[in-house]
Amino acid sequence: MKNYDYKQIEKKWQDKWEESGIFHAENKSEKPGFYALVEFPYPSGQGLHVGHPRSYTALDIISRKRRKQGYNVLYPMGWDAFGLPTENFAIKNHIHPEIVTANNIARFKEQLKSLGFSFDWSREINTTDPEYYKWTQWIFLKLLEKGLAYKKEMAVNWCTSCKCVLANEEVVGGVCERCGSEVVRKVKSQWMLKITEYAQRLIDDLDEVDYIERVKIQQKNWIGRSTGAQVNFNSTAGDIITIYTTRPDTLFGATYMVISPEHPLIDKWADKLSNIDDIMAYREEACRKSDFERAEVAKDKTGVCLKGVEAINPVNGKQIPIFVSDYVLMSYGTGAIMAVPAHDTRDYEFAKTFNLPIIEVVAGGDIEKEAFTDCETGVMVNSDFLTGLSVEDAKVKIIDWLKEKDIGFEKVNYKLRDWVFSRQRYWGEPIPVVFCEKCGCVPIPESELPLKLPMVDSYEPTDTGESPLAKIDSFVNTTCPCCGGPAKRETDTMPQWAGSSWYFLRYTDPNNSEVLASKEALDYWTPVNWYNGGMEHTTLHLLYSRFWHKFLYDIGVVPTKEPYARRTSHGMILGENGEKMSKSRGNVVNPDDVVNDYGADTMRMYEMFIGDFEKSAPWSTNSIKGCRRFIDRVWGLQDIVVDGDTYSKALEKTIHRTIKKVGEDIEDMKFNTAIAAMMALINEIDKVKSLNKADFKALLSMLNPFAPHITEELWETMGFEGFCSLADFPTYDEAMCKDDELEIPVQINGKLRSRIVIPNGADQATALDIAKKDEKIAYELSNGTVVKEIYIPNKLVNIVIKK
RNA sequence: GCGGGCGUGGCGGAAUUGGCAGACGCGCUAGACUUAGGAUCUAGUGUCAACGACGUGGGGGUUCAAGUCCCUUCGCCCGCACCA
Repeated sequence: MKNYDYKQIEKKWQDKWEESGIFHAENKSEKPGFYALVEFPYPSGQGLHVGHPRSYTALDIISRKRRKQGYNVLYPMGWDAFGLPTENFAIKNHIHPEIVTANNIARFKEQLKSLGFSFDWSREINTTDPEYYKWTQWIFLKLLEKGLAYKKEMAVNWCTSCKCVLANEEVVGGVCERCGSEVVRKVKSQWMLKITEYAQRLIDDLDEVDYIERVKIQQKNWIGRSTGAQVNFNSTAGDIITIYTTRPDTLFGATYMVISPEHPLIDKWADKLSNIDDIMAYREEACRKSDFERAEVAKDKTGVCLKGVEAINPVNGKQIPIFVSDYVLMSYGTGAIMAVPAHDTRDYEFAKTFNLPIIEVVAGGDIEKEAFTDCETGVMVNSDFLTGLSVEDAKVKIIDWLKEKDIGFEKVNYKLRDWVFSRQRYWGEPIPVVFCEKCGCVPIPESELPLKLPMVDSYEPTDTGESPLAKIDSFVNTTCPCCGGPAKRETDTMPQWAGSSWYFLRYTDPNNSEVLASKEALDYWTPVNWYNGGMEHTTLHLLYSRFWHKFLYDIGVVPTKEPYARRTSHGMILGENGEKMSKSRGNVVNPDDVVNDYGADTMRMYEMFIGDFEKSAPWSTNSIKGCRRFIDRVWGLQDIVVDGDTYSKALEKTIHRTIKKVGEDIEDMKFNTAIAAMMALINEIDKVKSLNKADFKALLSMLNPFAPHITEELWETMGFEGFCSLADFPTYDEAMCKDDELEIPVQINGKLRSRIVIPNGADQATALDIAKKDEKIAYELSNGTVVKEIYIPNKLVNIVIKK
């Protein structure tokens, strides 16, 4: 036996796979297609994280198994390469982001290749490649054409020190993530995408896809659908105030009203309000606060009562005061609420603070102590024609009443907001529109795509918060495609989420220059059969890409409503100390070191053996050794192999059972128990000390998806034909998975007293007969009378006796 | 506060979904081979007052039978955060 020289072996097979192109997917094939997808990485300067291979190995195992089962498999890889870290690195080190990106990609690619993934590298894509982002821009133009992209003045996070717009994720604890300075709100004109238009379909179509439940739940919560009513309140000023409520049944309990500080009626009523200065001061204070601060001071309710205008409750004509308070948001509902302190916790707190009346309209709680918000058990009181009804019935009746009087109607609201699509940054896709003095905002013609990022030396953020592109005159100044007159280009770029919202479509036809992917390719490959990724992308990437896909479906570009048929999620790999891996904690494990010290096969085995795939798990250097020992033992088996075309008698049952277990566990992503089963098989082989070629062949083939290099090498050594990677996944015979005889426990009164051997499938009479002949059981039975006899076929016998 | 999840040996984790708790691996103990062992092999390894009893965060319940179902309670992790 040669030494197990994993470095030489792994390099050898990686080269062979590349030369032979056996992992290339065919766009036309007699075989059924299978499209496996993992989230493509952001090629950061740190290189690959040990977390990346967890997901990649899992779907590599599934892809490799599918190939062995006769599928034409597409398992692609690419680079989500636009983004801030690269840009910041470029600024700091005076290297162009394009070069930084190219370097990072080269490193990532080398690392991924060293792990032996069966990616189809011929379909590699890169979101920063103009031939790729041409189509990202094209999709934007289509969204614009259909009215789903629009510009809006809105408040953004502004770092006073960096003089730069920050994404919400970059604001930590109310201050700038990078410099720690104060972050304020600043109103800027931003591109928005109308994802809200798709809110209902994004909920409904979850029924059609196979996503793990927590992903569905998280998406639904994020979209946040609620059913209620929109109601018009008259005011003493004569203006209508429109409110949204999920509890129209409590209308009789509305004792005051609250509008958001930004509400336009305040400006309209300025003359009528005697305390307008106080109100304006309150508004200014609220505007100055970041979202974070507004949420932070949630405990203490603040506000100002409007002096001079009151609202009129439509159900009883009572005049009620109007307050302005920052707990009402302009961005949700109508920016105004009716306050029912008896039945809403926030209103209750506010009413207590400002000493406002609290009227109970749903009986069942104790409103002296707290708001009663239960909708299930309460009965309506103090509510005229609603009194006596259940909450549910009252809702129906009041909505009918509102409709009849033409002052309100049933209304559905969503928490989901439109997607802020502008970034004032250099390293992103330029938004392909120009602004003409005559024609206004004009999209550039499709024939001019891609609109390339200009190559420049300086891309530092500007003092004004405009995109770095704004400083580049040669880029900004252009002519209007409409009238030919002078025009200025949009200088904002797209967010990183843009390129990743449709990348899976491009893999099906990555070099197409006519369309984003051909109809044939999309028909054959989409939807993605199996998509695995992180939970952290559930509400951003996953939702955004579903939205884009639905839009592309609507305009006839893609053939399916949903992009991904199945979505699974992996847990995080933590540092050895159980904390999240990070440089500052000093617990980062470099995958290169692991591959170097133990080999790619061991690394892959360990990442799959580490624990439940869906849960997070701490890294353990000691446990890696266990996987390496397993690999070494597999290597050692070549010495004891003897000829034999069928499974050896001593092992055949274990082999059938292991094939079954491994195959099923892969489908359920229970990789840890699949590996445990193969370890158990090896323990068995060691025990019987014999192995023939057929046994070994089956073991190698089922182990191949996990540890592809060593299995290819042994496959060749043993003289088996072709690539192990393409050899059939072994099949099992259900009948051979069963034993002729089984040992089952016998309990007396639920306590284990003995074990007996019964024929497989024995009936109750047989099993009990054997049990009663057992010495220990016979002794127990002699001490009492039998009350009940239970036999679970092939599982256990339990005899209940009375002493 | 709301939503989701978790709690099993010294550690990572198994348990056919109500049927022998602790598979598999790590670690540990003893032995073998060794100049050597952080290599390899063999045996052992939940706890205890040990032919038995106890044991899946705590308490209660349903059942012939509970890690698994129900009630209650404690603790931890993740996401969202005044969404009317």
